[in-house]
Order: sequence, then structure tokens, then C-alpha cells
Amino acid sequence: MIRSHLSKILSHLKSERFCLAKGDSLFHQGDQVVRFYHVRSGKIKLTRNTIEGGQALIYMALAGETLAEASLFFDQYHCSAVADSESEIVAYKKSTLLAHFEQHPAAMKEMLKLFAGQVRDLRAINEIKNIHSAKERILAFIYHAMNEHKELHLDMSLKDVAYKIGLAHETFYRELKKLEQARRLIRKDGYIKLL
Amino acid sequence: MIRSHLSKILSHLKSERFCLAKGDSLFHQGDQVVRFYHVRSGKIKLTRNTIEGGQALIYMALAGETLAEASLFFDQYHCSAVADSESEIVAYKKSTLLAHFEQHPAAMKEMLKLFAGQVRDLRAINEIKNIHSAKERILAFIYHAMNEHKELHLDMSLKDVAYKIGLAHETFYRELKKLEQARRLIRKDGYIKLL
DNA sequence: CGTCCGCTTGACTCAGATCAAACTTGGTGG
DNA sequence: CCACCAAGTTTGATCTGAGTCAAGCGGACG
Repeated sequence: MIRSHLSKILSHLKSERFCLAKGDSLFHQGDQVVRFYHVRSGKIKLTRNTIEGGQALIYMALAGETLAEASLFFDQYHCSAVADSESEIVAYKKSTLLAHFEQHPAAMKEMLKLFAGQVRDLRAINEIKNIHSAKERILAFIYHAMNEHKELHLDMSLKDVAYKIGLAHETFYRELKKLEQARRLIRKDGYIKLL
Repeated sequence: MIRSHLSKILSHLKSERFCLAKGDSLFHQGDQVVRFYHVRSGKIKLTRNTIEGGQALIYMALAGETLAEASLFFDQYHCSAVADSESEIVAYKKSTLLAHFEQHPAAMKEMLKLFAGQVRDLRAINEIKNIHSAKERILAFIYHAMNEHKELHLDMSLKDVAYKIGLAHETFYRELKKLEQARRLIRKDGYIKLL
């Protein structure tokens, strides 16, 4: 899991702070890009209008992550952002940020590193989604996301994890239970420990 | 589809040129990262060793694309690269590239833009893979990847496209045929045109 | 106290994976 | 020029496992 160190990079930059209640909107698809956001706490659901007129979750930005990275270089947001729980957001003006990068290449380099990690991470999830067996898919995800102690701290609901790896949440619960019964892992609180 | 403009960014930088025959290896998972690669022609298959000891395709880098972006900031390659057809590769020393970025922030900014686009693209594919219906998944992919004329130029085999969107190639062929018979699209040569 | 939502389990169904086989196509080499 | 091979494409038949619907539980929160 790639975690942002953005706050370090941009600590002395002028910023705004927003506190959102669940359901509050941050921006809408098609809006002019003015700000770049960093999630301090809570979670922000990014959705996109689908062809059929529905809404599809494209990403769940958790505490410590940034969102709409690509928007920095585009004029309009290509997705909408809504708080999925009470959230605290730090926002930087897009123009301020780009100007800062002009003058501080080191900050830009950190940003580049951050994005590179994102690319790596997304490709891994993409690969995982090609595993058809639910059990193997779950194991692959845990291997991918766990820390060096073979532990996975779940900073989101199991339902969201299920979505993240492309499984129906019922299937996810079931397979997780089976894996636990087969002594492949232990679950407690917000942790999963691989055996 | 995000296409690289890397050659423009790095045109005057010292580089090496490799010509690979199909099957030739560029680097292996675990190798020390020395160079950063840009595909001029052909295609490079990126694979990763799976837990079970197999090989999983994680990305097919086509002409104009870069590969192993994340490796710029890591010591080892996290995947292996093998030419999937006769390919021409331009390589830059990692150290040269990073030094160039130090002195030319504009180049780094272009790179940042490139990565940001990649992130956007990968999230889109991720979203597409969550669509369960094969037919809808295929349509969503075409919508995503087509140009302004509702045409999609396939620079890879249908089999690879099937893999890219996470379908068994048989299913992909079948649904494509159905869509063609239902006059939703036209297929000819390496093109798909939406109606 | 009621509502919401994540979690859990059961039963059923079917769409897509899988196995199998044939046919194109392109390239290689004798 | 043809024989041959490899790989992509196509179609058929079968089957299974994951999606879906449904229903109940429990904790958080106002």
C-alpha cells in the first residue's frame, strides 16, 4: 500500500481546511479544477457517471491519500467526490501547487514518486482482479497489502475491501470465514493476520 | 488512452537503443534498476511471479509507452519484461534521468503529467473490471478507449484485450460477435467502430 | 427507541470459465 | 513453392462457483 507523505512535502504551503459530514459533496464531475485535495481523516468516495446514467464507485480515498491527482493537469474533474463518512480535508489551490513545484523541484520529485507508487499499486490490484477464484483472489490481495509481519490493517469496511477487489461482499465474507476455519488466517477487530 | 510524449521531453538526453526479437528479455524481477525504458515499436510484456510459482501478465507496454515507471524510485524491478514481438527500445540510465530532472523541472513536470494520466487510466480499467456482465464490460471498455470518432484502434490482439479487461478470450470473442450481430459495432482489421 | 448500515448466512440460478477441437494466418526453412 | 509450426481466432458443450435475492443480527448513533 502506498501511503502519501504529502503533508510533509507541502507542510509550509498555504492551504484550506474543510470538515465534511457524511454525504457532503467536495466537487462534481465536470467542475473546473480549482483545488487539489488531501484526505486527513475519514474517506471520500469518488464516483463517475456511467453511460447508463448510474453512478459507479471508481475509488475510495482514505485518510492520508490524495484524490483526483490527474486533475492537476486537466481543466475539469472527471469524477465526483462525496464524503462517505465524516471527513477532514486539506485543500491546496491548483495554481499555488503548480507554482510551488516550479520553485521546489524536490517537492515535485516527491510527488512524482508518489504517483509512480500509485501506478505500481493500481497495476497490482488490476492483476489481482484477473484471478477468478475468490479464495485465491483474497489471498493475493492480502499478500499484496499486508505489512512485513503478515498483518493487514483494514482501514476500511470489509464491504469496501470486497468492492476494491471486485467481489460481491457476501462472497467475500463467506470465503474469509472459510479461510479462517481452514487456519489460513486470523481475523480480529480491524486486522487480518496470515498464517 | 494515455500516450507518452516522453521522446519530446527527453529528446536531447543520452540514450541507448535496443532491438529485441520476440522472446528476448529486457530485465528480470529482482534485478537492480539501472535503466528506464521507452518502447519505440513492438510490445513488451510485463509479468510478475505469482505466489503459486506461475507467471501473470501485469501489463502490456505498447509503442510509445514507458515501462516500470515506479522502478525509478525503487532499487529492484518488481516485474520481468520480455518482448512479445520484435521491438525497438530506447533506454535511459536511471541516474542520468534523475539528474536531468534536477536541472530541468519542466521535463519532470511532463513526467508528472504522464504518471497522473496513467493513474487515471488504471483507475478506469479497475472500474471496468467491476462490471460483471461481459457485454457491458466490453462496451464500457470501448467507450473508455475509443477516440472522438467512436473508433477503437486495436494495437494488440483480441486475446490480449480480453485479458486486459479480465475476460476469458472465448467469452470476449463470443460477446463481440453478438454485439456485431446486434449492430452495436462494426469490426474490421484492427478496428472496432461503435454505432 | 428507532434507524441505518455493516455483517452474516442460506438457497438458488445462470453467466462466464473451462475443456475441446477446428480453422485461419503468418512466419520459417528447406 | 510448399510443409510445417506457432499463435490467434472461432465455435460447441459442459459445469461450477460467484452473483443475486432474501432475511436476520447487532452495534452505532441521534
